[in-house]
Amino acid sequence: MAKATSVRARVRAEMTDEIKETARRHLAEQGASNLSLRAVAREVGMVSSAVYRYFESRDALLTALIIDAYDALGDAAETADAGCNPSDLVGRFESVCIAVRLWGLTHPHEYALTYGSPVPGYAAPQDTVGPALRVPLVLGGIVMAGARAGILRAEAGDWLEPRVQAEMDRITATQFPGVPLPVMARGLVAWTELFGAVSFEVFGRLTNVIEDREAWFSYQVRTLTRLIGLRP
Amino acid sequence: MAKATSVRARVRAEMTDEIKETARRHLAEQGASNLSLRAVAREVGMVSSAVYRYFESRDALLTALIIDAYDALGDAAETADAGCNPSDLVGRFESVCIAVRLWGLTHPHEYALTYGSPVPGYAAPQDTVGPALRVPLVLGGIVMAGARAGILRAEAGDWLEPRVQAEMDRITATQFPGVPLPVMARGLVAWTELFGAVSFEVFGRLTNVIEDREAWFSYQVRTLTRLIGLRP
DNA sequence: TGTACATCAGTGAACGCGCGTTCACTGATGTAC
DNA sequence: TGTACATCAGTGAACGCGCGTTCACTGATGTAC
Repeated sequence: MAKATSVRARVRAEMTDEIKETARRHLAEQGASNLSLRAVAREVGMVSSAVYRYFESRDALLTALIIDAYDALGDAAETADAGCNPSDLVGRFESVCIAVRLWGLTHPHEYALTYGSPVPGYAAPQDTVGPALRVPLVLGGIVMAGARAGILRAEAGDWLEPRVQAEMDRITATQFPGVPLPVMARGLVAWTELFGAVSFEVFGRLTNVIEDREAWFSYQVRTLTRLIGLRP
Repeated sequence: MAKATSVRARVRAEMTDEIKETARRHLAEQGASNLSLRAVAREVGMVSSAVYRYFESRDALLTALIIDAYDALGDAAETADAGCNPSDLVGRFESVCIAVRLWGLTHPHEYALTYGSPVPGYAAPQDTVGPALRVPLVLGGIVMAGARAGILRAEAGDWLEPRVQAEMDRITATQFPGVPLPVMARGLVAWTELFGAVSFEVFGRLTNVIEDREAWFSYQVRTLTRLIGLRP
């Protein structure tokens, strides 16, 4: 019976979630490369071998956590973007930046999983590619809207080296059609700075440097909106 | 006899170096949190307990590696800076950026130790603070020189929120006297972008995004020199 | 509706492994007189 | 210069621990007729 099957399926999904949630908590204490399947099993209240009914191996569990992290961050960014007036480009850009930072600060270990140093001996499978693209796509969407509205355009002093121009050409053609190449380049620099800033803060690089992190972050975001050309 | 003592001391120093070098190699394969004292000892050809004659604990060895990494990166930056005509500020800034990137690419795991996600369960002791400051001091030195030469100054549209202004005031007062506050702020953004860019490249974030990394990096550096105000 | 069978979650023991750290020790190298 | 003593590097065994993964198994839940 379909209903009966789905009961079992639902229990299974719940159990899978519980394992992942416990693993996420362990991540915070042990770090990714020390994530222990046995310890997770112990806390969930199973014998270690039972976890293999849900995840093929320790690496499979880690992969699931990484994908979830990308998706959670992607959700945060998309939600922030969607909550704005679509034509308020500065507001959208700022909201997304703030959402990324907030998510990073509240989920530092999951953030490390996605934007930190790679887990040694672990090769990210293809499944992570899509989720990893969500934040860049949100940011790129804003830039694309700006280009369409005629706000973001190439400017007088703009010049791109041919090799860089070729790169931007490829990127805009496949992902962000209609964005002028110099605008695309500036957008990518902003993307780099944004994650540089969040990483600095989440990973503790600002200790003894900046005290008022929030004010400093919003200064940076303002600088980025200017750099891109969203603000005079 | 002084000479005799120094023979023992020299052997000791060599042995210490050999342990560190082996540990560095292991870092590349296992990552920091899986660095194994026993494995290092095995490869050096000692029994594991012998390592304790050289390092008090596994964490002490890790700390030594972190300090060495900061110092190596600091050396690279300082050497690059010193090789330039002191009045060629753009040249100095570019050289330092290139040196940082090159060191990161050739020492990815040591770079991760310093600018990657923190090693879980490991608290960096005070000894790392000084070495960690070397690169920022080099970059700040260039900005300071630009300010002294009157090239880098506050501009018409510059405005800093009071809280950010207070932060910049504290930083310039203690480390970079004479640098106008908006210039300091732009310098810190450039610092953030620089390490964001190097981290993206070293940690594999540019896979499927940018192919010609070198050209892209030099575009970014050019953008940063403009952002700071070193270039029209 | 009842029954025989298949699927599936979870058990518990085991394999074979590696880890950091402590400790009493040996034997070589350096030091003081 | 020679000798007694102190320092030091390195040994080897042990403690107590944790790990990922496999495997034959039990018993409950779902499926097909």
